[in-house]
Amino acid sequence: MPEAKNGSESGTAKPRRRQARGERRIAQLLEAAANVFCTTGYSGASTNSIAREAGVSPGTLYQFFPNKEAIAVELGDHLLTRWRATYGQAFTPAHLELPLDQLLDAVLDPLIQFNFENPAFGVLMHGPDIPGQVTREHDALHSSMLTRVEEVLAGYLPATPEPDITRVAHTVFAVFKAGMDLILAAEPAERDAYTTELKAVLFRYLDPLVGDC
Amino acid sequence: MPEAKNGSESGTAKPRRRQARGERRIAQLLEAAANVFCTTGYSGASTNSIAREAGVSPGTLYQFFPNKEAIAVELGDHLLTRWRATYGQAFTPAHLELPLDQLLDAVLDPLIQFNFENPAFGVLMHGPDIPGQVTREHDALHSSMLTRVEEVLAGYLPATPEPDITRVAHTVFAVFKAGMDLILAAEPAERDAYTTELKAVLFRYLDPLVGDC
Amino acid sequence: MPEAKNGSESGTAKPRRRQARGERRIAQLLEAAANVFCTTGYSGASTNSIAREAGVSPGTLYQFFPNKEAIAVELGDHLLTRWRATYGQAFTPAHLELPLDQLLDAVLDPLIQFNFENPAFGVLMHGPDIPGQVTREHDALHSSMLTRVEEVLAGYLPATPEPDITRVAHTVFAVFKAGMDLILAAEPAERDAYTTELKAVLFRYLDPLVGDC
Amino acid sequence: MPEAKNGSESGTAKPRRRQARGERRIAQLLEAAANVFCTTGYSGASTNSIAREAGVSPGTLYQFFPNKEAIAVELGDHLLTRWRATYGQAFTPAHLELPLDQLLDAVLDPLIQFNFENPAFGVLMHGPDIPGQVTREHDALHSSMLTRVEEVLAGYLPATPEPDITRVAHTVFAVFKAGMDLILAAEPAERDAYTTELKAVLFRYLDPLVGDC
DNA sequence: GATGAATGAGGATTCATTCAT
DNA sequence: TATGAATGAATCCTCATTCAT
Repeated sequence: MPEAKNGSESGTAKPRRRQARGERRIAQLLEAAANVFCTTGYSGASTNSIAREAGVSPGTLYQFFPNKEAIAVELGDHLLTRWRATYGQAFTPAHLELPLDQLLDAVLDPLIQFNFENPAFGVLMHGPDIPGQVTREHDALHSSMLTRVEEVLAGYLPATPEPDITRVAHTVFAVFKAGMDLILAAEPAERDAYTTELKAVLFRYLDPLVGDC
Repeated sequence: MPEAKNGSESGTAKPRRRQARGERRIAQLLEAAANVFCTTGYSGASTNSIAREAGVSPGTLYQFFPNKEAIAVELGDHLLTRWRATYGQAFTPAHLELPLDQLLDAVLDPLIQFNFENPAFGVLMHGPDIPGQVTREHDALHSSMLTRVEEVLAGYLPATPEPDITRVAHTVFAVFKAGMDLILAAEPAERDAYTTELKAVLFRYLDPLVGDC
Repeated sequence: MPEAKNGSESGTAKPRRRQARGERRIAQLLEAAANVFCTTGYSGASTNSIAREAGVSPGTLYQFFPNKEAIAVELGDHLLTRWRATYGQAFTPAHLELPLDQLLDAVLDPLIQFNFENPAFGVLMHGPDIPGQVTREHDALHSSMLTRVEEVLAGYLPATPEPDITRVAHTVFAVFKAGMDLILAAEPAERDAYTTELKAVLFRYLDPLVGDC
Repeated sequence: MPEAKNGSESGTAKPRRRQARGERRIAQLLEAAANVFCTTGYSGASTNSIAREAGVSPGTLYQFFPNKEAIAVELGDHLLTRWRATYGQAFTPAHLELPLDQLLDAVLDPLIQFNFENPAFGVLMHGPDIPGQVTREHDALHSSMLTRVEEVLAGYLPATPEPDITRVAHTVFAVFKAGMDLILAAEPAERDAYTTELKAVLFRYLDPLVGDC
């Protein structure tokens, strides 16, 4: 009985009975997808090219993902999980006690770092090509991150009413993505300067709101 | 630039006429392209669909544009020209005397207005899907606007050294595009609020730089 | 203006402006489809194979037909039209005065003949593989023919109430299709015998109903 | 035939057990196949979907059947066996003494009943999609049934010469399949009426042949 | 025996582009 | 010039079948 076998080798509650090989393939495919997404963008990425990049046949890809969108969704989940595992817990309630500039350092530095290590994160975090049309593959990452921003802001700006928090969060996140793109696109020598610039934008935007308390 | 090319090879009336028809066709095609780009995005737009939207055959489209990219480039030119014709001259050296908040109003209000009237502007103004890979179709608009931002900033912040101006211009423009997307995506009731937010971000970012003078 | 051009070269009221070449291609493709359907059945027929049989590229096929089903539907229409044009008018109200055996000869002989000349007719006339699931491609032909059978029967059996006519028509048509298959599948030497047999089945089935008058 | 092969190579208890498990698997797979064939038709059925329906892996399916066709063949055998076991022996030489209408009732009622209980029977009994091309998977059932019809007819119409018997048998069987489809496709309220109709067709067709004696 | 992974050719369909009329 | 026809490689995805564990 496969369940028993699976139950003995893993503590996760997932009902899928997958062999170790399969898990490896999935990781391999997601990595390939990340590469291809970064190289050609989501819409430019073909399932065949992802399979080729992973060194498997198209059929194999479809054994693990029902379609192209699912790959992006899963990759998004994966990156989000990795993000939380890697830098996520670095942010603690204690940070809310920090002055704004230090808070921004504490939040942004790991995030920028993570974006450098996982460029696909940026690709998936971006909204859809066509504004207004929410594609599921990007939305998960996007809204997860956005929610996080809202939570932090709500903690940091307790005096601000909810609707404003939402708007500020959207704005902050949009600015972050824009700045992040700039940093990624900048020549290495300029990166730190753009990082500083991004922090400046956000600091000056948020500082007056903090002062309201 | 087709105008220059054509202008140099014919000054007589008959070719002029033919050109007139051609210009109409081109305008028709560009309008169709603008619609399709807005609806489906650049990569989602097929040349056939643009031709269909314009009510002409694919062959006709290719009589005026060598390929899909050229349509985007030309549309970018077109929008830029229209932008300059419509609101461009509204900005005069006199504006540089205004306080920052009024300068931002003077610059941003028409630009936001124009983006609402020409949603394709936003589509083309955005950088390419794939960061780092500069596609010609978007670049023209992008770099034109960017240069303009640099000029204004250079005029407004005379004390700031050139490399910093460039960086600030990139930042300002990136933030503008991000904010513009937010405004366009927002529900009508929220648009003004997001507009205010965008102005706040830019004002607070730039204000200290002005104060340096 | 293409409409004028078209209007001068054809009297049909079809709004499609199609070049003569296109019409030829369509005929060619339909003929190819007929061949392939006969050879491999509807579900076994691939659009690529139809295009190949027609000697054109897959893209060409899709210029004229939006999908595989449309080919079958159009072929059905085509065959139905040809059937009516060829033998259809052979049946006149006068036939209703004939004794049953002669009526059957008058109706069946041309139909059998036509099925021999157009084997795809039989393929499309058959119901779908999966009983209960009506596929549009077969249904047009099927229901057209069925309606025709009903009309003839209603004229010939005026005493029979409507619901019975419907049931008898279904039965007659089903028997005809079954018998037709037998005739087509039979070795040449046996064909006439099976034709006789089919007529016998139908004659003996219907004769008592006629006698009721 | 797997039973023979297995039976000859092992008579001990342990292999017997293994075989018993195999038989269960086979039954399970055949039942799944029957379901899938009824739902999607033979050509629409994928081996993977059959395996899924049976709750086993594709590999397991191929441990018992060399290919898709073999599943249909085996299912045909199975159904034939079940048919004989269930209703088959209900027909005895004594029936040949009955008048035709009673004979038809005696033969058709169980057969129709069985088709209702085993819709896959009808799917497999039908000839191939492509007339003229005999596919092995359907042929077994088809020819078995046909032979049975021939035997009964030969017994019932002793005066009729062999070749005629064959032809009549083909005709009777074809008409039966057509009528059966009608019955299965009919709305429940109409089923009995179509059953009556089918019997009428066959009775009137055969009655004169009986009278010849 | 059972599983799930792997295959790769083939399916329908699209699309940027070129060609003949 | 304008049209619609033509292309063929590429797209996403499926499937019968085989393989490794």
